[in-house]
Parts: sequence; structure tokens; C-alpha cells
Amino acid sequence: MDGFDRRLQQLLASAAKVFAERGYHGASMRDVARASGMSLAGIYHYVRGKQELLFLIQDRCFAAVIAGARGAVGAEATPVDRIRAFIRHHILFFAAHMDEMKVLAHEEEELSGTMRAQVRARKREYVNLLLGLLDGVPGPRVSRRVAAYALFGMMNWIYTWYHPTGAIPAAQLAEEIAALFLGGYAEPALPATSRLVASHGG
Amino acid sequence: MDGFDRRLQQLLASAAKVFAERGYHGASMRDVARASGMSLAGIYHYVRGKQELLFLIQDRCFAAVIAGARGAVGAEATPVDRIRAFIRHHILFFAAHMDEMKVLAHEEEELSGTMRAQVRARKREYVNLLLGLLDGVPGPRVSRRVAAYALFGMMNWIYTWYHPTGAIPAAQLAEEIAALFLGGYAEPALPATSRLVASHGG
DNA sequence: TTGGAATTCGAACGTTCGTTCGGGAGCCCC
DNA sequence: GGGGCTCCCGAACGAACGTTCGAATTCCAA
Repeated sequence: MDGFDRRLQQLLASAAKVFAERGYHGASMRDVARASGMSLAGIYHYVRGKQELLFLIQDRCFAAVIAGARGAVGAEATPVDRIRAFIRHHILFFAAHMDEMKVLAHEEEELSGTMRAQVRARKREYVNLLLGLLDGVPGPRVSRRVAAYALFGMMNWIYTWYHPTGAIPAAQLAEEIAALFLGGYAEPALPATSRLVASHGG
Repeated sequence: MDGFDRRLQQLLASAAKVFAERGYHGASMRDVARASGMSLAGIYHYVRGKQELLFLIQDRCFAAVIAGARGAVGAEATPVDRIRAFIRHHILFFAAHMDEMKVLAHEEEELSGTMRAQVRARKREYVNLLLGLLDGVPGPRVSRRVAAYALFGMMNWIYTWYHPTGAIPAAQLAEEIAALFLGGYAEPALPATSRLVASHGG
């Protein structure tokens, strides 16, 4: 990674922060310039325009999420464990990259043309990854598609209320959301956490 | 309701549609004028400015949701049934008022001053309503606060993917989300839908 | 030391923004 | 029939927007 790429990364990080705070349309290029320590005109040396700023944030963020999720899922043996790993990775990544993930979740429809198509393709890939995991669970209690979008809703909505530095550690949040989802989607009697086993065993 | 209020309602409905399509900051007052059939200047006879347009949409929508939820919840006897009624009402209302609810969910942070405070108070009231319902469930499997925000995430996220005129009726969507949430939050062995009862009964 | 590419920026461009202004219809009550 | 409302709009305002341009500065290989 040469100097150009490093400076571009700084710029994208600053832009993500500004976009997360004020929204894409609510933020101005002058805001980005101020936050990044660059001049207004200097930004255009690294980026073709405001829309490319948003595109690069979303595209790189999606690429990192997908790669990380594949790695996390691949290390697990059972379908339920793979789903739990998927959820844990998504939440931990979200908590570690709040600005970028908020921009990814909140500014979905602001791109146009080729950039829009490319980010949409990434999203489809990520959704399909989860749908494939859900397929492995026997006897689901709700439809796969609704379950997938409901899960993404639970997870992505955290940008409206969750603060990584607050009272709830991200790992705990991930476990609770995984328990909530798996308890509702998968068949009852999960070996580890279910109190069903305990009550029937006693 | 006199003529002024009726015309204002039309204006707010048009504005909600425009804000839902292009986002609050991405939409211009000229867009609102075009959509409502009014002139640009004519809008200011009904509203003090763009921000009041957003405020009135959100405030009235929240008031209707809260009132409707109270009515739906009050008709049920058990804690779980009250939660199910809450979810069903939220989803059905969402599907029936997509534009307004998308604006409510997506443009949360765009108000300022007194208007922001008033909408936030409404939101707090609505969240507290759900938290109270969750309190009635014995032996919850995840923390109340996380469960509440996760449920709102599932429900509000539908504006990113759900189309009321599509293949999934709103009532079915509501049942699936209720089953997903209650299966994960409440204790197992729900009398109505659980396949646990069936398998143990057979 | 020098030439050229990479990097940076002040200043300005044309456009669009939210809002305002002054006035013109339509209407009702005195 | 005239004064005072409500309702509505064309035109314009100043500000802010994304972007561009020409030049200054920095940097490194020759």
C-alpha cells in the first residue's frame, strides 16, 4: 500500500464519519474537507466526486464484511454454529466499524449507475451467504426469506441505539441476538442454552 | 376537520412520499411542490418550513401508531398475546402507511430543537410501551432492552425490502415476525403454534 | 541542480437550495 | 360595494452546494 492509498484510506475514514453523523446528502464536501484536514479542492485528487466517496466506503466495507463472514463461517461444523458465527462476526464488525457500517446500512439508495449496481451485487452476495446458512437448519419455523431479512434488521438496526463503549459489550450483544434469532428460527431443544432440556431432564 | 386541515393532510401525504423516495435532505421543496400540485410558495401557507413538514409527518404518524398499539394491546388477555398484538399492529400499520413509516424510521435524526424533543418523547413512549409488555413474560431468554430494540429492528427494517403488494401479505409477515421473536424471547411451549406441543402430544 | 510528476490549495464557476416578498383572486359579513 | 380575511403564486433573494481551474508547492530521479 503506497502513500496514495494510505491517504485515500484516511480520507474515506473521515468521510465515513461525516456521512454517518450528518447523512450523505446532509453532509457537504466542505464538511469532509474540514474533517479530513484536506482542502476542498484537494479531495478531488483522490476521488472523482462526492458519489465516489460514498461508493468507495460502501464497496470496501462490504468486501471486508463478506470476506470476514466467510472466514468466520468456514471454521464451524454445524449449521446452527455457522449461523451463530455469522451473527457474531456481523455484530463485532459492526461495533468495530460503526461509521462505515452505518453508512452502508443507512445510505443504501443514494448511489446510481454502475456504482449502485456493484454495491447491490455485493449485498446480494452477502444475503445469499446467509440464506445458504439458513437452508442447513432442519424444520425452520418461519420462512427463510423473512427470517433472513428479520435477522439483518435486528443486526443493522443497532446503529440507531447501540454504543460500543456503553454498558453492553459487543460480544454479549452478539450472543443475545444469536439466541433470540436461533430460538425463534431453529427447532427447539438446542443442546447448550435451552431450558427445555433442563426442565424435561429434571 | 376543516378545509385547511384537509389540504394540509394532502400536503403531508405528498411530502411523505417524496421524503420516502429521495430522503429528507435529498428532496427539495420544489419536489414537494410538484408532487402536491401546489406552488413552491403556496406550501408556506400551511407550514413554516421544510423542517416542520418532516416534524408534522413524524409527529402525527407516531401519535397514530401509539394510539393504535394501545388499542390493539388492550384487547388481549395474556402477556404473549399482547406482544403478538403489538407486533401485528406495528406491521399492519407499517404496510398501510409505508411512506410515513419509512420517513419515521429513516429520518430520525434530521429534526432539531423543540421538534426533535417532541418526536423523541413520542418514541420513548412507544418504546416504553413495548418494554412494559416484555416485562410480563416470565423467564425471558435475553435481556429486555436488547430484545426490544431487536424487535424494532426486525419490524422497521422492512422498509428496505418489503412490498405490501408483493407475494407476502402483511398479516402473514406479522405472524412470522411474531413467531420468530416470541420463539426466541419467551419460554418454549407456546400453546398455539409450537410443534413442541404437537410432538409431545403425539 | 534541474525537470517533471505528484500533491495541494485559494478562488471562482454555475446551479440549486430554502425562504421571502408583493400582490392577485375568491369569499363573506357589515 | 368596500374592507378584510383566506388561499395561492411568479419572481426573486442570499446562501450553500458540488465541482473546476490555474498555479503554487513538494518530492524524487537524473
